[in-house]
Amino acid sequence: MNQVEMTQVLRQAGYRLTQPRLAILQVLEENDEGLSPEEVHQQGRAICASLGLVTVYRTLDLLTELGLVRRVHSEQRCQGFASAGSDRHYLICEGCHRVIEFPCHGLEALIESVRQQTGYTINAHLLELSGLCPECQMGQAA
Amino acid sequence: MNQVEMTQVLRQAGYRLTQPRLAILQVLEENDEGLSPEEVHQQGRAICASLGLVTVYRTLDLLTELGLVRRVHSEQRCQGFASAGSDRHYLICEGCHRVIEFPCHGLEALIESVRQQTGYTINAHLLELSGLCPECQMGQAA
DNA sequence: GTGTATTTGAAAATAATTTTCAACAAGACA
DNA sequence: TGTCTTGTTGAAAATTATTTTCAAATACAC
Repeated sequence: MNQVEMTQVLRQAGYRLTQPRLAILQVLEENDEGLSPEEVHQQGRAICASLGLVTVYRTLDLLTELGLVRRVHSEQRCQGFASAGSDRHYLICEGCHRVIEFPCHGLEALIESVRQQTGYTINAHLLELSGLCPECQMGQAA
Repeated sequence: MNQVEMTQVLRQAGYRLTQPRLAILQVLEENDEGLSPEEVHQQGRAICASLGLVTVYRTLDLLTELGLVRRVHSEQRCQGFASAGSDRHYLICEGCHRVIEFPCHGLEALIESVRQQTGYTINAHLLELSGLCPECQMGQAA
């Protein structure tokens, strides 16, 4: 989704197209890695000088609700902890935010190929898929 | 890795086997999902009544360093944001914490099978592998 | 058991996030 | 284009989360 499409999603959901929102969308578009709210704020000020940190928090929430932005795992910025070695497979619905787990087969071959290409040994994995659950697909169609 | 092995890693690294540390390890063992420091604290008090929240923070850091615990992605508890739709593939070294990206092929079949089994549409994915980079493997062997 | 250095928990300090609210600006409509 | 209305903003204050400090407690080597 490019920036024009994103702004249309905002408009169609009844939200205004403001300078701060555009700035935040642009920052996220321009960055491949995940950014913290603070980082979004720093970079966003280059585009919209008056941008406040509070607005960054509010807007990230809003954009996440609308599915234009998503949270991505990041060491340092993720306060979820689990026993090591436990592999994880989540499926998150972008509509209702429900999280289910799914059986994960067929990752072994991929992992083996990554191992060969990189020389890393691989002990654990986290696979997170996001999309729409059947109920939310129906709601969207209606 | 079971709890006995975990305590051995602690001992061998020169750390003491204390009640608070054992309690925290046990809580993480008993829980499949990722827990916040606050949640670990709540549950940990059932095992070690005097357990303080500060110790939980310190111990989670220590156990993460030692590779006994790891951070897992969790909506709500993860303050990393990125433009939606961007797929991500990280490879994290548990030794030096370096993060590299890798080309990811072969996930399509897995995603298609999850789609069929669950009825979800899948828009994006995050795959995070963790292990040891070649340099850290050498360091470990030496 | 005793001694010693690590580890702990409480309090204080700091940093991160949310709430509140008056001022501002986007967009509808004339 | 100008004006009006309502959603949105940014600053300050309030709250919550995390880190630092330090005297007391306790693991464990002997």
